[in-house]
Amino acid sequence: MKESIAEYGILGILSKEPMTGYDINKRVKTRMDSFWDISYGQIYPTLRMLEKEGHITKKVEINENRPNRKVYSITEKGIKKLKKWLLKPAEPESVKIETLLKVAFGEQAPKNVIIKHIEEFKIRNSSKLEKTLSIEEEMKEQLQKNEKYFFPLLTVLLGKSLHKASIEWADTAKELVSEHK
Amino acid sequence: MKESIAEYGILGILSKEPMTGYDINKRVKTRMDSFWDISYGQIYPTLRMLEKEGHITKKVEINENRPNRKVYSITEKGIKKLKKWLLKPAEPESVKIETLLKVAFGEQAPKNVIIKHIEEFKIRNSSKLEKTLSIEEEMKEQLQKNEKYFFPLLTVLLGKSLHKASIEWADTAKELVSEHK
DNA sequence: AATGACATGTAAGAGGTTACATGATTGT
DNA sequence: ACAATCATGTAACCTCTTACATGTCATT
Repeated sequence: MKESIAEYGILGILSKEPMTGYDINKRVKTRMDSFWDISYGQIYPTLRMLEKEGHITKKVEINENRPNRKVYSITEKGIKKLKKWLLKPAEPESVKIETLLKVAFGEQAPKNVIIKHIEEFKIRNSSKLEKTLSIEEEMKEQLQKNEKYFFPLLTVLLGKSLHKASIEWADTAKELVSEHK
Repeated sequence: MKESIAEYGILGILSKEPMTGYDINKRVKTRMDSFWDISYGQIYPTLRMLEKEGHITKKVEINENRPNRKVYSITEKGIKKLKKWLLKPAEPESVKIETLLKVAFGEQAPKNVIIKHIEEFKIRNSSKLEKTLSIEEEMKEQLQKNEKYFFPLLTVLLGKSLHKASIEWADTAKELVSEHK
């Protein structure tokens, strides 16, 4: 492991507030769900490495009979690393939509199968949109008291638009396929 | 290597017409650019494997002084494999937008750096949109003569909407950041 | 009594990228 | 003269996912 997006994502999250690995996972799955993902298989090893390098520190809350809670905080050195990364141009977007691959080869399948794929795509996007909307509301409220929600809120706006666009496409596409032939 | 999306993407492309590995790469980079990507490092090994398994066959055009052109065609067995895959539910979408990760931590960077990221994001999406629009036109023309463009055209429609939504977001986000503080 | 949230972690392997090697032909 | 396109391919590497292991506490 050398330099992955995971490293900076975690560093950035910890720059907002100290957290456990478990919390980081939840945070990504809720607030960042539209544009990034991560798994424990990356989180725990990355935390260990960041700590070893002095970019974060941990405080252990001892628990009996269950895993100790390890709360990580970013250090000055970590902040520097994060800032340096922020100055570098972003990697190009990477998008993988298997649904579209199946739709592209749609003439090889019965119409109703393709429609099913489109419907499932719509369902996934609708549920993401719902979650995004509730996070947006929550953030807007928080923003009144705390400025730190300004940038995260911006990211939520794009997620919202992308999910909406996907849902609209699904409706049109479904109709077009139904009428086809 | 066992079962990757690459395998089925290649199989699907070859189900439309016989092609070389080089052509497959171009096809993906143009018509499928909004929702999938692939590299030669995947294409050539996958072609070899698909051939070994009898899902595709090749015809070699012998060239002197440069690599022989290997034109691959799908077999009956390959069509069967493709059709079986089409019946299975699609994997959930995977999206990675590093720009948004940087924006999310925007308070750690000067405003103009974040604006720069947003502008570059817009440029990438604008150039993708342009390409998508010209492919759309081309496909619409072809569709008059050949039905096989129907499904690919559907996929282009989503790409178009997603790029447009991204561009619009960039404009709004840029303004909001400019006004911020 | 069952489910879900809390909380840590690892090993193996799938999936994908990058850099390298090679070089003729075609277009500007 | 230079750049882009045509055309193949591999080895090393990196990133990330999945399945497994473990068990408590709070809620319904």
